[in-house]
Formats: sequence, C-alpha cells, structure tokens
Amino acid sequence: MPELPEVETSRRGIAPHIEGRKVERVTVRDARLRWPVPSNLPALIEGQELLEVARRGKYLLLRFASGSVLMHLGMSGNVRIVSSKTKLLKHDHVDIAFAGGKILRLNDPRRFGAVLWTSEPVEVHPLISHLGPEPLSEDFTAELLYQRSRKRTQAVKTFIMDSRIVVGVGNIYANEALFKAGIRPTKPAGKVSRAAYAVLFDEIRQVLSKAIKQGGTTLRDFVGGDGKPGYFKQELTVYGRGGEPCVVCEKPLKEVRLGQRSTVYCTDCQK
DNA sequence: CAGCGCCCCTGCCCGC
DNA sequence: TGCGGGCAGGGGCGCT
Repeated sequence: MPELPEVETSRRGIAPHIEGRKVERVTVRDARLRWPVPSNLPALIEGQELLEVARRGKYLLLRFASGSVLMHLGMSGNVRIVSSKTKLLKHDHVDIAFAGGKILRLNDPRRFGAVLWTSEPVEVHPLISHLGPEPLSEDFTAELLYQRSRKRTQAVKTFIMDSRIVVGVGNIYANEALFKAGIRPTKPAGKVSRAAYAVLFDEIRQVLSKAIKQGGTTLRDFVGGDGKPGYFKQELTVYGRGGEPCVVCEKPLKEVRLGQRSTVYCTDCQK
C-alpha cells in the first residue's frame, strides 16, 4: 500500500493527535510482523512522552527521550488515530494509547510491516544507516543519480527503486516518473545519459510531491491517519494500465515484469 | 560489490 | 458457488 507519499500522508495525519502526549498503554495483539514486535515494548515507552513523529524513507519514527520506535507499513499496513470505542478490525495488531484518549492503531493484513525499538540514534540503526538521500531533500541530485549509475547494468527502474540510491520511490511512482521522463524502464541504468537523469530527477520529485499534496494514492483501501483516502490515483498515467492506450500517443501500453514487479511503459514515448 | 530471485503473508479477482 | 492460480503499493536476505 504505502510508498513515500502514503507514509508522509500518514505521518501528517497522526502527528498532531499524539505529539507531546504521554504513552499510557501499549497493546500488542499479534507480534508476528516481519520481525517480532519486541515483547518489552510496553515497558520501554509506557509513561514516556512522544516527542515527535518523524519519517525516514518509508519508516515512521516515533521519537522518545530514550530512543525511537521504528514503524514500517510494508505492503498492506496503515496507521490510524482511533478512540477506545472504535470497533476492532481484523488485523489490528498494535495499539499505542496516549493520555487524553487517542490511540495510534496499526492494521496490517499481510504482516510485512514492522514495529521495532532502538535506543540509539535512528541513523545508526542497521535498517536506516544504509539508506540513500530523501528524494525531496537537497541531498538528492541529478548528478548523484548519474554518478551512482555509471557502469551499472541493472534496469534503470530497479536502480531508482533501490533504497541505497534514493529512498521512497516504490513501484507506482517509479513507473510514473519514467513515463513522464520518456525513459524506458528496462534500459540499463549505466546507459542513461546525464541529460536524461536530469529530467528523471525532476520527474521523481514532481510525482512524489504532487502525490503528497493529494494525500497519496488509494488503490484499494489506503487511508491516511485522518481516515481520508488519497486522490492521486486519478493522476496515474501508466501504473495499472497495461494494454490500455498511452495518454499521449494512444498506443497500447506494454506490461512486463522487472524484479518481480509489474512494469508498464509506452514503447513509442519511452526510449 | 553488483545483481537477481526468493520469500514473508493475506486478500482479491479472474477464469473455469 | 467453489476452487486454483496469479497478482498486489516492500524490502531483507542469500546466492551466484
């Protein structure tokens, strides 16, 4: 479900409700996420004030004085603010209840998500330390894409989806940015020109920021922390449209699999 | 190291 | 209506 825009939408939706509040109770109904939810999580944060809800890549970071909760939504996770009266749904695995009555609730049918704890600065955590720059920060540049791609034979699509290169570009937005940039997803990353990376760089940033503005993409059931769906779906030009006409030239879009992920492009518009 | 496949898991949709 | 197969927004890990 979530790529960077959806995680950012979730962060913005939940933060105002819980920042500055004390954790009253942690309830883990099912600890079997990608990694087991630490059994001492309640002891670690109950009674502590949540200082900030931050984000790094697709990780949500709940910062406390003594450390941070790392939360990942995987493919199917979402977080919502609920009350004690809210009916429990299937797959509501973790609750963090705050003083004042608001509850942060994680629902994740496929359980590819994670809830972890680190008492060290998050930047040194093994899941975070190797991550590339944030796509909407100044650390991300066209030149970085160009330099890091030299001599690489892998497809440019899997290259831009590699979180060591840049974080937050998932399958939807990789397809969309490559279409807008006129670059064929299967082209070896090392053969994409500096000029083409300059365009791709702009398109990645544009598609991500536009999606954030619209509250993310709701394909099936994504809702932000405020319970509202995202409206970016209507902007999708290639994702999920294999076989349908290209919005520019009307030729049927081609669909292939790249790294086990569906990849859609226009054989005329993308070279 | 680079690059590629596998796999974790549930739900849904499609075709028979 | 039931059932099997394939696919889904991620990404760590192990192998070559």
